Parts: sequence; structure tokens; C-alpha cells
Amino acid sequence: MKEQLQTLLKQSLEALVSENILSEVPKSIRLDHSKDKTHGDFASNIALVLSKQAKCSPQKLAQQIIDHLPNSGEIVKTEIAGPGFINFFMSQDSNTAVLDQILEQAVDYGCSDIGKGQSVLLEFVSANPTGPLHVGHGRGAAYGATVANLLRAVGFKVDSEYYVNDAGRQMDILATSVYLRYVETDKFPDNGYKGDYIFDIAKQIDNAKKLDIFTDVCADAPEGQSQKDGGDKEKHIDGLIANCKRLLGDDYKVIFDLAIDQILAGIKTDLAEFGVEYQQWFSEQSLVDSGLSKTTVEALQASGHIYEKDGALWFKTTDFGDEKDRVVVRDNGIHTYFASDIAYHLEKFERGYDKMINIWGADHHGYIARVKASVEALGHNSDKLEILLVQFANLYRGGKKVQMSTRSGSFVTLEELRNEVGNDAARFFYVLRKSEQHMDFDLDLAKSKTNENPVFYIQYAHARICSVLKQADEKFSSVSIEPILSLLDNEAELALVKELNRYKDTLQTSALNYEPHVLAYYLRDLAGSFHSYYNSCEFLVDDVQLRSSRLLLIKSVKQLLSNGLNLLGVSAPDSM
RNA sequence: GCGCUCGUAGCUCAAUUGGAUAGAGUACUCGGCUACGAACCGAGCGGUUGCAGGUUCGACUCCUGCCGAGCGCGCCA
Repeated sequence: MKEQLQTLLKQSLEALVSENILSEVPKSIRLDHSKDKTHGDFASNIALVLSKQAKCSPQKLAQQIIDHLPNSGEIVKTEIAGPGFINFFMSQDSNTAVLDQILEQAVDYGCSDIGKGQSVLLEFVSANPTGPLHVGHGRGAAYGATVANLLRAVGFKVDSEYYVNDAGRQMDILATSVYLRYVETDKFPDNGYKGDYIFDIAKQIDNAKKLDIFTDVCADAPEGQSQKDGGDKEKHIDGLIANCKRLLGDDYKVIFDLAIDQILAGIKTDLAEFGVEYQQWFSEQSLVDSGLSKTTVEALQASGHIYEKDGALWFKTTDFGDEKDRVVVRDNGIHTYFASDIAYHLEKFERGYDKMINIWGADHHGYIARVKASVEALGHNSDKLEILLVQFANLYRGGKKVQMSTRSGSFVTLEELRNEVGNDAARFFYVLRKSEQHMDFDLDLAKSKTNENPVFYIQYAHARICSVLKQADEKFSSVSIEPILSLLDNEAELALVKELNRYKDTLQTSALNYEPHVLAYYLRDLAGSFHSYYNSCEFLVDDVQLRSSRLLLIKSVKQLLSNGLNLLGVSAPDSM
């Protein structure tokens, strides 16, 4: 319906161009579903936008646009309002046509091909495999999975990917922490991984020697001493790692692999149970093994973007707008994390996607400039790489902010949250906030008063409709009666029909702007309109035509609630 | 100090991406089940959109400067 109207508007503008009233037809003609029903069904600001070009007042231009509109049975009334908006009042038939479309296209209703099959690589979560996912990661997981669903619905071909940081010092700290729990030392370093899950992994070690790895390590800062001096603490744990590797020999690798396998398996299960699926798990170590990490640095060197200073290799990212240059190879010859990340992004570009999207925690924002710089330096268009930042969720418990740290082991895991509030509530809650909005997550509220979560409000609407339809089947014979949609004429019905007409645009807006919350809010509004309708009208009336018309309407509502919830990764139960 | 992100009702958040009278939930005050599910509905209360300027037909939205919050600024990952 909106498309037809847009076409009519365009024809009118073309006519005005041929009469030299306008110089050209704009690329896009803005047409909004009006939010206030007194403004009709659609509103356009086109006259306001073009008044300067037409050199006349917006109101006058609006009148000319209306005068040049081709005749159409769909438009019953137009009016000029406010500073020059054109409001369109559509015919009842034109408005209720959506009901048939929804029921005919069912689960596919709302889907489109605006994405034109473009391929997208969507990377999200990618938390270091040094511990279980916590509720902070949950936001990225829910957001990423939903964005993937939305993009697919509007015609993109999306691959989801998790970048596994399975190389580097953090992994050695992890392995050494596990070993220290295995030997049950009382000198566990302050900066090791202290979570309970480390004990669980340690229990699975069999047959390794229990050695004292504290000999000859920098003894300045064992637990409880000179904690102020971070440098010594780090040297201390590096010494422990070195001893661990040297004394354990081959057993070190066994423990190292055990630790990462266990944790990664846990992360995979966790995400799968949360309804978050990945097409690829990409290992950082594989970049080292394949030599890509090394050849990438060489390529940068060959193209003159690398210089040496203080024994290290620096990448001149300032040439590409970064605020300072970055080290890629340290003076000890070891590649930095950034070096593998450059290789990783190069590898992504070489896989040939039309678009790449990274979803990062907001704490990584300082990293964007250097990654884009490296992409440009290697001859690729960094515009194909979009980086979306998700703000942290502040957790509150008992009115107090909960500090979260994987190392100290003080965090609420995603699994705990899912068990407490359920997947549906968790998925919905995470996605209800705009991603760049800081969000406060009140654990007590989420856990103890789950009925206040709006997800139940929407699910309840769905269940209510199912219940009505079931009873309709039981009470009345199922002879098919042709509904007469013009009977749907009371206020609640018109509001619902209007709401249903908005779905398709809402889905597109939500997808193209990577804003799942737009869909979430829409669904709540739709459920709200339905609940009002439910309380104002009876569906199972004796008048067969009225009854079947009303049932057709609520069937359509049910379909869209189900479609929308499905995209958000939330179930649409028949009863609850 | 510099940079990024943000600041909207008592609280938690929206606002069709620059549009018309800034809306929901929650809290609080009323009212509605002999009803197709009350996990619901209806009414009320609640605002100088952090502050001050600017841009234009029009600003919560864009620009500038302050104030406040979070994050980042390492040869860590």
C-alpha cells in the first residue's frame, strides 16, 4: 500500500517538473505512517523539503502536489496540515488488505530483498576463552544474534563468526593458573585466574607431576606483598609461566589444551543454549600457525608502513588518521595482539564479503582507528568494515553496582542469568535497549519479579489469541465463511489494522540500522493494541461474518507477534 | 590533559533517524472479572529533553562552548 502511494506521489512530482514548477524529482520521497490517527494513515513532508526549490510556500506546493496526484481509489482524502505536511487518508479496503497478505505469506510476511543477497560477515562476542561468559557478554550475544536474524530477514546473506583469542600471554596465565590449582599451592598469585571454574578444570588433570614452580621467580610480589607495584606482579607471574613451561615439558601443552578446550566447549554450549548460532569459529592461533600473521607484517613492511624504534617494529597508523603509531612486533620478537588482528581483518577481506560488521564492547572504541588504518594500509576499503559498539551493562544487586572481573572470579555468568530468568526474558531484556545506550541491569528485578518483564506481556497476547482460536474451533463448526473486512470498523480494530500495516517498515528500519529494540518496542505496542481490543470487544459472537472477520484480524496479529518474537530469538508460546 | 560514547518524567527507557501536542513501563491515586485467560484493560499524576548559545519553515536529534557520567589513551589481550 505504501509503495503504491509512493508511486502516485512520484508521478505527481514528475508532472510538476514537466510544468517547470520543480526542477527535479528527489531521489527518495519520504512517507511516514502517521503516529496520530487524526493525521490519517500516511504523512509526507515532501512539500516542506521542496519548497525552497519550488520558490513558493510549502502549503502552496503541497496543494499543487495534491492537485497533480493521479486518481486512485485507495486515497479517500488528503489534507494539508501544519507547516505543509500532506496527510493521506486511505480507504478501508486498502488498509485491511494487509490481513490477507499476512495470512498468505505467514512466516515470510515482512521479509524483503532490500539486502539483494549481499554477503555479510558478522563477528560478535569473541570473548577471550579465559573463563565462562558473564552477563556483560550476554548483551553482545543477544544483540549480535538478533542483528543476524534481522539482516537475513531483509535479504542479506549473513555468516556469524566468533574470533577465538587462543594465542598469547593470557592463555599462558590461564594454563598456569590451572596448574597452580592442581598442585594446591597456598601462594596463588593475585593476578592469576581465581574463578571456581579453574578448580574444576584442575580436577581433570591426571598424572601430571606436582612441582614447585616458585623457585627463582621474581619474589617481590607474591600474594599480599607490594601489590601496589603492578610491574613486579606481572614479572612474578611471567616467571611462574616460564617455570611451568620448562619444568613440565610436554605436560604443559596438555594442560594448556585442556584448559582452553574446556572453556571453549563451555562457551559454545552456553551460546547454543542461548539460541546464538555461529557459522564459524576463527582461531587466532591458526593465523600464527599458517604464517599469515608474519606475512602480513612483512607486507606492511614492504609497503613502507613499518619503521623500527627502540628495538620494536612500529606501524605508522597515524598516516591513516590514528592518534599515535602502534607496535606490531615487540623488542623480544613476539608479535602483539594487534599484529594478529591486522592479519585477521586482512583474511576477512580476502574471503570476499560485501560487508563486514564487528560488534565490540564499548571499551574497544579506541581500537577502531588502528584497525581501519591497517585495512587501508593493506589496500582495502575500510568503509566495508562497520564497527558497532555495544555499551556495557552495569549490574546492580541490592541497589549496589556489581563489579565484574574474570580474573578475580567475581562475576555473574550468562548461564546463571539464563537459569534464573529464562532465555526468553534474557534475550528480550538485552535487546530492549538501544545498543549505544548505557544500560542498568537490575539483577534483583530481573530475577525476582520476572512478570514485570515486557516479554511476558507480548507472549501473553500470543497465548490469549491461541486460546480464543482454540475455543472458536470447539464451539463453532468450521464451515468457511468469507469474512467481510469492512465490518472491522470500531476504534480498537482500526488501531490494530494500522499497527499491522506498520510491521514491514518497522522490520526494515530495525534491520538496516542494526536496531533490534525498534522491533521489540513495536511488538510491545502491537500486543498492547491487541490487549485493548480484547477488553473492548468480544470475538466469539453469534454473527458469523463479524466473528470470522474478527478472528481473521487476531490471527494476523498472532502471526506477526510470532514472526517478530522469532526474529528476537524469543518463543511464542500457545499457552503459558 | 586528550579522545570516544552518553545525559529525556521519582526510577528504567522510547521517540518513525531533522517533523506536527516528547511517549511507554514502573512507582503512586482511582475504576473495571458471574467475561473469549485480570500475566489484562481504562482514567489520573508526573517534563525548562544537563546548562548556554547557534544553524532553519521546524531541534531530544545537527554545530560550538561549558557541566556531569562511563570507557579508552601499554612493547597487555
